[in-house]
Amino acid sequence: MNQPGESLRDRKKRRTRAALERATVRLAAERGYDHVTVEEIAAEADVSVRTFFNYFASKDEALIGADPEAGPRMAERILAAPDEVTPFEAYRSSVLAEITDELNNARDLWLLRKEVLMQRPDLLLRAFANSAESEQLLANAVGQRAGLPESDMYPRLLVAAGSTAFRCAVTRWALDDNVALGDLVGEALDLFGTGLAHVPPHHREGGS
Amino acid sequence: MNQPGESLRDRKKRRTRAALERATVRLAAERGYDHVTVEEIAAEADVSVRTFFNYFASKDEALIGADPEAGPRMAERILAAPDEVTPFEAYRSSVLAEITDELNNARDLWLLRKEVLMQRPDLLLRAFANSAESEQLLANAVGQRAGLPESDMYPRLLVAAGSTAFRCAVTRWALDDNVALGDLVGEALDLFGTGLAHVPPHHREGGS
DNA sequence: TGCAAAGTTGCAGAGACTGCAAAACAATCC
DNA sequence: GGATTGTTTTGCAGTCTCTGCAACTTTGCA
Repeated sequence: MNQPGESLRDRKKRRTRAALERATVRLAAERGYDHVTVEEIAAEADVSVRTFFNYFASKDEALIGADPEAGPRMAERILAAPDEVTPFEAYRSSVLAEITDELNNARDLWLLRKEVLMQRPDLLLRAFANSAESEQLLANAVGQRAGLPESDMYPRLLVAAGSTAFRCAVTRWALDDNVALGDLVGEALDLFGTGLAHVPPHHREGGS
Repeated sequence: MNQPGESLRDRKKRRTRAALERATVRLAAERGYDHVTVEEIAAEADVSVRTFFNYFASKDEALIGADPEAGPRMAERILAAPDEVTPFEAYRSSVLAEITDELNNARDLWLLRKEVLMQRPDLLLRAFANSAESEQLLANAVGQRAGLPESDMYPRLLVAAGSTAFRCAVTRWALDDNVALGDLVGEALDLFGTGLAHVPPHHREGGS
C-alpha cells in the first residue's frame, strides 16, 4: 500500500498539522493570541504539546501556518519557468500561484487570521521572523536564473520584496472587506517592479 | 543643575543602555548568540536581569540595539524635508542619515555584529520582528507627505522596503570587507526606487 | 507475523519574559 | 541640609515557550 499520492502516514501528518494550525487560529481569534497557550492548542488538536513543537518551531509560526514545502515549491516553479521570462516575472508568478492556492484551500482560515491581525498587527511581522531559510532558498533560485554571483543583492532584494509585498497586502486587506488579497499582493509586487521613486497615481474609489 | 542637554539621570540611562547593548554584542560574538544568557549579559553590564528587560523588550532587540528614538527621529526628518522633495527621496535620505550617524557612533559594534551575523544570518530577520510600531509611525509620516489615504499601500511598502534594503545590505556586507555598509543601503534603496522588474546591470568588480 | 522506520509522548529542565512591590536614587522645594 | 516627590533599579515569584532525550506506539513492508 504505497499509492503514489499519499500513504496513511502522510495523510495523518497532514491532518495533524492542519488541526494544529486551525486550532491555533481559531483559539487566537476567539480569545486573543496571547491568552492562548500552546498547551490549550495541543489539547484542542488532540495531541501532546511536544507534538505541537514537532510540527511548528514556534507558536507564531503555527498562527500563520507556514508550509515548509512552500519554499521549495516556489523555488522549483521559478527554475521551471520558460527561458524568456524575466526573473522578476518568474518570481512574481510563483508567489501569486502559491497565494492563490493557499487562499483556495484555506480561505476560512485567513478570515480568522484577519480577526487576529486586526487586534495585533505586529504578529504578522513576527511570523516572518523564522523564514530566513526559505528566503535563502528562493534567493538562490532567483540568482541562478538571473545568472548573478552570490554577492549580488538583487536576488535577496527581490525575494524580500515578495514577503514584504505579502505582508503589506495582508495589512491593507485587514482594513476592509472590499478587496481580494490576491489582487493586493499582485498590486504590491507590481509597485516593486516599477519602482517606488514616484508615488503611484491614485486608484479609483469603489473598485470596478 | 538642569542643563539643557542632559541630566545626570539621562546620562546614566544612556550609559546603561549602551553597556547592555555592548555586552550583548560582545558576548554573542565571543561565544555564540545562544550560548549567552540574559543573566550573563546583565552581569557583564553590572545591572540586574530585570533592568535588562526595562531597556530591551527581548534579547534579539539588544543584539541590534534598536534605538527607540530612531523611529520618531526619522519620521520628523521626513516631515521636515522641503516641499519639492519627493516622499521617496525624503524617506531615502532620512534612512541614510540615520545609518550614517549610527555607523559613525558605533562602527566597532557593527563589526562585532557582523561576526555574529556571519554565524547566524537568521538573527537579522528576527531582530526586525518587533519594529511594527516604528514601521507604522514612518508609514504615517510618508503617507502624510504623499497625501495618501491610510488605505493606500504605498507608504507601508516604501517603509518596509527601507528595512528590507537595510537587511539585505547588511547580509551582503557580512560577506566581505570591501564595501561600505552605508553605500550598500543606498544602492539597495535605489533599486527599490527604480524598480526590480529588470535585473540591474552588473557592478564592476573591484570597485573604484 | 515480525522487523525497521517514523511518529508520538512524557518528563525534566533551561531560559526568556512579566507584574508587583520594596528599596535606592536623583531632582526639587523649603 | 532635610523633607518631598518622581524615577529607576532590583528581587522574587511565576508563567510560558521551547529543547533533548528515551520510552512507547503506529505504520510500512517482507
